[in-house]
Amino acid sequence: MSQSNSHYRIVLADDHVLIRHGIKNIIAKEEQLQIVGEVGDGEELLSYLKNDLPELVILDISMPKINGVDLTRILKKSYPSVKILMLTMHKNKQFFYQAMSAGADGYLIKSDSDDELLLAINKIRNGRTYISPYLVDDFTDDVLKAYRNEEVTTFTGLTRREKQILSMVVEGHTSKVMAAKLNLSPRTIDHHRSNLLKKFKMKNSVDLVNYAVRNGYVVVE
Amino acid sequence: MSQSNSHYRIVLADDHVLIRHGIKNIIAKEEQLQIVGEVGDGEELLSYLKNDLPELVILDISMPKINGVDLTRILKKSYPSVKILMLTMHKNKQFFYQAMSAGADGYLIKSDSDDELLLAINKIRNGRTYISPYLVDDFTDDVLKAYRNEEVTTFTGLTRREKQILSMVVEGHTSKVMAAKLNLSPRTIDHHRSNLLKKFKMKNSVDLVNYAVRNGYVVVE
DNA sequence: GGGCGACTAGGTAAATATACCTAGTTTAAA
DNA sequence: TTTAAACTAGGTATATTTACCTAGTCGCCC
Repeated sequence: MSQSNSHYRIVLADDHVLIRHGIKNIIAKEEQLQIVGEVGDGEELLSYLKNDLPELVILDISMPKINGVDLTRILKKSYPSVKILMLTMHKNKQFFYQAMSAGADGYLIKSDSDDELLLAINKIRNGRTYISPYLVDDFTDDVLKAYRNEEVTTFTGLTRREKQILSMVVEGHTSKVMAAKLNLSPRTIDHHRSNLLKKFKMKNSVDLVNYAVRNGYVVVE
Repeated sequence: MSQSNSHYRIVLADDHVLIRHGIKNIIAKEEQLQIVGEVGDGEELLSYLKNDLPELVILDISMPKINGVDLTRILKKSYPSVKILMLTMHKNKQFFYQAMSAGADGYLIKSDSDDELLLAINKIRNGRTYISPYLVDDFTDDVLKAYRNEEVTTFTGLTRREKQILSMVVEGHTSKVMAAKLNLSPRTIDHHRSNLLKKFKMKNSVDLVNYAVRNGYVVVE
């Protein structure tokens, strides 16, 4: 057991004050846990950490300025000792895999209960990894499939150019406009768009955009 | 002053347990306020109200099964005495106008503070209307413009068919597929799509979908 | 230095979407 | 009952997207 008797120091990062305070109240009921800081976006979090290192950061995945996944990557590089519990509204796998491969120590969905939140914190405190019950089944299924060498539907297999063009498609640009912006032939853009459709097994741009946004390939706002 | 000395009875409707409990904790600190019920979706709310009528319902605008705006409309028809405080993450005007014209008594954004939540509840309790500080400026601007007979950008001017087709466009259907589903000519579908693009001043379907989703014309999930 | 994947871009076709038209029918409101 | 708006659907033309091709260049890794 790696728990000490002192307070477990936590920083809360979420852009919605009301939600932040709500969660704070839930955690405040536990004596051993202490919210030592609250921030509303990634930049605030980074500047907070320059002065004080907590043991855990609870991170909303969709925040302004820097999104939770990128933030996790930065944090794990600069402050490897700080644990990260990702908090999100999304029940889809892609966000989950992105967060975990960025280095998150836990993944909790806002539809989970208070008890689940405290369970998550305690599991991480004990050096383990927490996965929301909403996703744990999907996760084990995927792992088993991987063992059996079956194809796992979760992949990020997009090249740099494809990601770039995907985000421009999401913004509603035509191939012509994209070609002009990137100084490429419209045919090249078409080729990449075609590959995107093929990779995601989608039939048109609207579906592609929906899929990309819902599954976290592109972060909007 | 219409406040009585008894408790002000509130029901909380939000599909995220964690957020619900967080808000419950904030409200619990106020002696005169009492959370008498908690529900996770519109159907649960409707069945709750069959047995017990609170004075206020705090309603998340994006909920499964029935969205907050439609729910407001239903509630205001069946239980006109019940006040409604709409709670949302969205800072854009369109959701706001939709909620208010559906009959909401208040509109609070999750980025607002705890104090703001209590202010909202008290204002509604006193028979007044509450608008989040994030939107109150936009709102007064629009009202002033309307007084000056200037064009207000906010309009819902979509016909029933247009709304229907818009939501199918959002789902990524082609005109042909929509025509088959609705037993109409593809040309008719094209005509409606054209009108949608014109009304929203958009140039293609992806932009249309983005605009419609972001501004609340279509509720996804 | 051979191989591989990514990036580039062209050919050719077909499918879809968009832009303006006109015009008949239905529906609801004045 | 007249009027207006919504719904329907056709004509015609253009723009854009998507589906398969081939193929050259570049950089990286073994």
